[in-house]
Amino acid sequence: MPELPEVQTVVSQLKEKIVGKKIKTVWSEWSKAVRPSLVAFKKHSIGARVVGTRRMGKHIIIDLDNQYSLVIHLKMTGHLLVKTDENRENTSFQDPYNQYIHHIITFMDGTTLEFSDMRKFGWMEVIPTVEVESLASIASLGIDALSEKFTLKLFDKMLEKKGKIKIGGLLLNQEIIAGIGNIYRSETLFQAGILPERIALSLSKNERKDLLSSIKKVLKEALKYRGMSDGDFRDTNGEEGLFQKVLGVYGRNGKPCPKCGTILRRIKLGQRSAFFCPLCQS
DNA sequence: ACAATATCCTGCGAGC
DNA sequence: TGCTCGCAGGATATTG
Repeated sequence: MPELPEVQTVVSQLKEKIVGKKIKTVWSEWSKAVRPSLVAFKKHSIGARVVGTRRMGKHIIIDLDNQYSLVIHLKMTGHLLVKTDENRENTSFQDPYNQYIHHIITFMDGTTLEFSDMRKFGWMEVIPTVEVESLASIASLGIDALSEKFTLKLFDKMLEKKGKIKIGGLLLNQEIIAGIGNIYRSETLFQAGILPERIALSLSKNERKDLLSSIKKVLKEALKYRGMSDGDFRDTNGEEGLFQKVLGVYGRNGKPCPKCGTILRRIKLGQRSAFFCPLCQS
């Protein structure tokens, strides 16, 4: 499930691999996920050159030299593979999770950007670059979890305004903090020693401070590992991230806490699972 | 106005 | 063996 570290990994790799390349063709077998339509997508992207890549929340933005941008959301099982004449036969691309290719953008030099997405929740959209920030799902984004402007003061302000809900729910809300998903909400709360069911407003000054620094720390650490690939995520080389090797609690219910050995537990928060240590977190 | 739930998808593992 | 069922989840739409 691509969250901030996974999406940032993809954006950084794309910057290295496709900037400067000119789009030759666009193919899709699942045009439902292509916005506003496959025809419009082709019209505004074919012939244009990639000038940059960036991340907004969990969105990937690929800026073109024709005043248009491609906006891609990987949702849960989406990932982008960049295949060149040199690496096309690499075994990593043979991974079963890399076989759900629904869209392919081909560049003039033969390089392909392939969008694999088992569950088909992901989408891609072409939009004038000046309108990217007004795209509904981007316009509504809260502060980026790794933004330098995300300070304790701002965190306090958020909690005052939106803090009536459980902290586990608040962390998932992209309109409040952008970039955290189900994995990192459990991990950051574990790092900070806070139970996911705590009402956000009830967090003490110290807990707020601990949670904020845990968010930054865990996300940056995950980024070093190219994200986490418990199931489906793959980077643009088709390779797994490695963060699951250092995970604390996510997906480990019934197993011992890495800090104290207590059996980790799982609860439903909304529709989603949240994992925690009943002893380390309070 | 806010918060909780249903929806989109597919593959996988559990249970019968 | 082969079926059904529940589960996984990001963000939007809908309901409460």
